[in-house]
Amino acid sequence: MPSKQDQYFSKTLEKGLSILNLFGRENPSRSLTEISILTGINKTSTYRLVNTLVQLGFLRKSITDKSLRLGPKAFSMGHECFHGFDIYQGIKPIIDKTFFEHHISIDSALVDGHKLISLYRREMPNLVSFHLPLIMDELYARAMGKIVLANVETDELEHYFASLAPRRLTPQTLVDIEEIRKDIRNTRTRGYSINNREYMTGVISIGAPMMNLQTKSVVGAVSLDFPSKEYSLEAIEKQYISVLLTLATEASNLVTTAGIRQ
Amino acid sequence: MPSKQDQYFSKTLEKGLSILNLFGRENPSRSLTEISILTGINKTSTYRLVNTLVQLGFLRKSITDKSLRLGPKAFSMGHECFHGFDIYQGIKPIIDKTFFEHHISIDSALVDGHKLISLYRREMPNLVSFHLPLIMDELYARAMGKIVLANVETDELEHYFASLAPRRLTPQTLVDIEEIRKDIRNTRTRGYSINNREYMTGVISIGAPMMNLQTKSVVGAVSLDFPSKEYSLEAIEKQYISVLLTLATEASNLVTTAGIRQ
DNA sequence: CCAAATTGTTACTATTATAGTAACAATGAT
DNA sequence: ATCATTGTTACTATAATAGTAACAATTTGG
Repeated sequence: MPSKQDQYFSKTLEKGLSILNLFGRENPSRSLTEISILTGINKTSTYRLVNTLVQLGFLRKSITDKSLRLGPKAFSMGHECFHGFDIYQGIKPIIDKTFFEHHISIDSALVDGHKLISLYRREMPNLVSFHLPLIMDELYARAMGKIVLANVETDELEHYFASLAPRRLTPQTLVDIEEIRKDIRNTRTRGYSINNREYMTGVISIGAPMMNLQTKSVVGAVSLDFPSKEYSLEAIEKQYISVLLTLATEASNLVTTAGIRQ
Repeated sequence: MPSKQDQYFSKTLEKGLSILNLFGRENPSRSLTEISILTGINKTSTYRLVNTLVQLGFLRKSITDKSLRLGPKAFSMGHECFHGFDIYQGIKPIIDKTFFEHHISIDSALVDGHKLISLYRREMPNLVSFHLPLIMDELYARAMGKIVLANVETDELEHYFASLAPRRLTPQTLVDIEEIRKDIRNTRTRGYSINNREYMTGVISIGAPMMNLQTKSVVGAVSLDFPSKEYSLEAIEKQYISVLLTLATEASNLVTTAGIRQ
């Protein structure tokens, strides 16, 4: 947790970016007061920052109702930030290779606080194509989330459980905190995680961590996803654990070299 | 050109974003002094802003050589800014429809200064699949670029020519400034642009503008791309101009409603 | 259609954050 | 080992921002 109070931290920039961060696929349009309330920035400052973003082309303002939307600059910067992210570029060939070799659906994500940011994904046509959100909250219900939780520090994990309110996403989802704790413990000793239709009906996944091997910390995860109609968990564990672990090792090397830290 | 000197403009935010903008696919890594020089911000301020971006996760700093790269936060914000851009979401169905109706390759882009930002693209398998850059410089050699140039203000066009150094991309590329000027004039009277294998060997394109019909300004362009082996320019002009112009009209309506301005 | 409520914009300072200089530390090159 | 370069910290004048409050423009509800 970095101290953000020092002299060499720009609060203005932080506020400006927090405003830009309010926009996305789910929230394409917002009003000034809405932004002011959500960010906790007073109205005049919000006005100044929004005005700046509008002038720079990151936002645009409707002439009729003054509502704000993303501008062309945000679009191009967004594209650059996405495709210029070296981990994304690095994981692509690794996942593609495994995908073409084994013909299985593969997913990858990076840790960001108590969330996972979806990195790169390849899907087989046999899998129910589920439109995954970019940022995933339900760590407890997903293979990638579980293996991350199994590898974080104890107090970090407690901190996670403290604010956890599990939702039942499928009949198999674990919603009892004690059950989740037990599953995380098992996951830790097992070395890989199992999601047996707990996130989506009909999908079984196994996950392994992307570790920074220098700092010995989890920075993300990879998972293999299977349709439960075609694969049993036993068959998956028999056949694909080595594939998963090899993939995780390659991914770990990548993030270690790149110096991604929690 | 908005006055950026007023009280309701945050210079700090502008600087911070200009730093983030220095990173992308072409420039994944930069040093502090490099950033300071490129942005024209003095070293201490650069340090403060970079430090802020690092603490927020938009950049990350190599422990060994202190070089800076995009961080996970930039990646996720990038994704949101890209997919949350309503013009992108809006142009998709328009282009898809034309694509499925006529079975031709279609491209679209937005103007950003003297560059085009690639918006959305559909490609037929018969076209040499060329990996287009997101941001296109060579306006003079592409159908979308030409039609944009043909529609900008005179002094804006002069400003463009002033800093133009055309590169010969194919044997057909126009590299003589006077020839390019003439072509732009012809394009203006014609109403659509023609790129006859000037950007890529074997590809003929025609382009039409995306106009903000309220402000009467170009905000982007659409193009249809054909393999020259299968289509002659004459055949294209006979058969596809109406398709192109219909598409351009729909796209213009979209950006006008959305209020995209130059 | 008007009054009330909400939302956006501007004016005006006190305060504080930032710019800039300069010195210093750390790293890399010769 | 010395010099050059790059990154970091200290310090303060100045300029930029936060915040209050008033006002204007919309929107909403009766």
